[in-house]
Formats: sequence, structure tokens, C-alpha cells
Amino acid sequence: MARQAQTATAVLGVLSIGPATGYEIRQAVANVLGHFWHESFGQIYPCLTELEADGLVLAAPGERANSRRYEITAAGRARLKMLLAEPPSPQPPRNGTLLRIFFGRAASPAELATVLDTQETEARARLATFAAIRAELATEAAYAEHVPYWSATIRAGELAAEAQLTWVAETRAALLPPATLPTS
Amino acid sequence: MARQAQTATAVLGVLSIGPATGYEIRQAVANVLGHFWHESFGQIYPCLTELEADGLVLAAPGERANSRRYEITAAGRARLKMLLAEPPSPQPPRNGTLLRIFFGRAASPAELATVLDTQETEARARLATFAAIRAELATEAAYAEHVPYWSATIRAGELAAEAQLTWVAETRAALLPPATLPTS
DNA sequence: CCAACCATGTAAGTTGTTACATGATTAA
DNA sequence: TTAATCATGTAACAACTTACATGGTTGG
Repeated sequence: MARQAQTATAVLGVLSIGPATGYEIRQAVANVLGHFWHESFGQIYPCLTELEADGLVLAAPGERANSRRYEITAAGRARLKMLLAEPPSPQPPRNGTLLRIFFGRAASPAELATVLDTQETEARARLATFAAIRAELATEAAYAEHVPYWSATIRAGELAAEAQLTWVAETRAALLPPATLPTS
Repeated sequence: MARQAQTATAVLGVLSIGPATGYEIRQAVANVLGHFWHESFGQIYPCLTELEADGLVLAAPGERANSRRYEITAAGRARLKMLLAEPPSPQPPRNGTLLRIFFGRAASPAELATVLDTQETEARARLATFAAIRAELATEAAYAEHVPYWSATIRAGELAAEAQLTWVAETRAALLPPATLPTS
């Protein structure tokens, strides 16, 4: 139960919204949720097999040959509720950018500037993606009950990205010699 | 080179500040840097052995029996500079809290409230820790050259924690029924 | 008909954690 | 003297990724 509990949570969660094939679960995880949670094929299929064996999901033959559409069972919903109530197992921090800044004295200013530029570009790209997702969410009437939760999730990403932009600006001013600024 | 490259960066980075035993490296990583980067014993010792074989660090007998104090070599500094210049390999997102919020419709409001409370407590604790580290940094004259970099790293943590507090407040208002508020 | 996509699954390999084994030193 | 801390290292295990193997379906 401890094993793959986190993957099971994600898979059951997706199925709690509606039936899906393994492929579609992967797609769902790769889209909105993908900005906060990652799963790969190699985990999803074995997990589905296990969940089926435990009676937490049911497989029906899909529209295509060899495809199976999974549905969550009542037991599956109960399990999901349990899993959601468990305290999230913290992922050990591994922030490559901050590792580079922390040991920044051993690097050259040009390298630090690149790190900060990349960080800024990525944060802006994420904000743009979130804006696009929000626009899409507004038109999806079918999932109206879920929208507040999805919106809250996206909001976390937006605030984190904004904090990152603030940090980049502050850090540029603090660590980079003014001469390297492109202005004037 | 790809293998354990990230661990090697952290280990060489610590040694670029001063000589240390494997145990001390672990300590260093567990303290300030530990809020942004994690390494375990099982990685550090084999990594040191490899680095020594590659001539990037030198081992001298330490003060205690069976202890070895490692020093970075010129080649080690050069390698560190290279590693710091490489783009950080992104860690796949696995935010347990956001996973729980995203599927929040399948959970009860009480469980959501707990998740948010935990998030808030953790963020506040982190801010307190960062304040303590800042106070300590101010008194350390020996590492004055590194302080701007360490300070920038801590600042990233502070901004992230503050963003998290903002998010918790917003999300409570958006997702939790007003009746569950403890006020009046 | 061919490319792109839908769809499932496995096997090998890498990475990282945890527990264990061992023992010296220091402070209470 | 006993607990905590310093110190190193390994072995087993768990988690996760990647590449591979396979084949159906749809649209241009």
C-alpha cells in the first residue's frame, strides 16, 4: 500500500473525474496536472493492473482493438479519499538553479547571468501557459464542479512563478556587476 | 559524467568552500543548502571515492582514526566550474499538496483544511529557519565572500514560502465554506 | 500509402533511500 | 559508563526512467 501509493493517488484521481484509458490518463497527467505532478508510462500501466486486481478500478473494452477503458469503483473512490487524507510525502528538494547560485562564487558572472536568464524565461513561459489553461477552463462547463480546485492548483503555480520573477530581479541586482547590464 | 553529476556538483561545491570529511559534507548539505538540495550518505561516500580516483579531490588523514579529510584540487575546481555552467537538469514536479488540491472534489472539506493548515505551518517554520540562518550569516566573517550567494539562495526560499502563505490564504477563501472558519 | 497518433506492455538500467555493520571519541 | 555524536562504508531494496517491441486507427 505504501508502494506506488502516490502513483495510485494520481491514477485514481484522474479516474474519479471520468473513465479513461491508460493513454488518456497519461495525457491528463501531462496537461494541467503535469505542471505539478509527473508520471510516466512505465508506472501507470502496472499501477492500473494492480488497482484492477484490488477491485479499485474496472476495465471495460475500449472503442479500439486492444484498448481498455478504466472506470473507478466505489471501493476505488473510498481508497482515493483515504489516500488524499494521508499527509503528502515530501519530495526531497533538488533545485539545480539554487545549487548553482549557492556555489556561485566558484562560477563566472556570465554563467550566473545565464542561469538567471533561463529562470526568468521559464517562469514567464509558465505564466503564459497558465493563462492559456485558465482561458480553456472558463469554457469547460462539463467539469464545472472541479474548476475551483483546478483553479486553486494553477494559482499556486502562478504565485510560485511570480515569486521566481521577483527573485531573479533581486538576485540580478545583488550578484551581477552593473557593467553586464545591457542598458545604455 | 552524466552519472552522479548532480551529486558531484554538490560535493565539489562544498569542498570549494573548505576541506571537509564525508560526514561534514553531509552536515553542510543538511543545514543551509539542505533546504534546496538533498544528498544522502549512500551517495556522498561513493561519490568521494570516484572523485578521488579522478584526481578532483585529495584525501588527507583526518584528526580522528579512520577519518579522511577531503580537499578540492585545481582540477576539481575546474570541473566544478564546468558543472556549474551546465544547465540544471530539471526535477520532475511531484507536489503532493497540489495533487491533493487538484483532486479536492473527491476529498472532504476537513481534509482540505488539514492540507492547507499543514502547508501554512510548514511555510511559517521555514521562514523562521531562514531568519535564524540570516542572523548566523551576519556574524560569520570567515565566509564573507560567499555570503551574497548564500543570501540569494535563502531569499529564493523566503519568497517561495511567502508565495505559499499567500496561496493558502487565497485557497482557504476560495475552497472552504465560511462555516468552518474558527472566527466568531 | 504514409505519417502521426492512439494504445499497451515489458525489460533493463539508473538513481536514490534505508538499514545495517562497525567502531572511535566526547561530554554528561 | 553510557549516550550522543563523529565517522565510514556496504548491501538490499524501492522508485522511476527509458528504450524497446508491437500493432491498430485516422487523416492528409
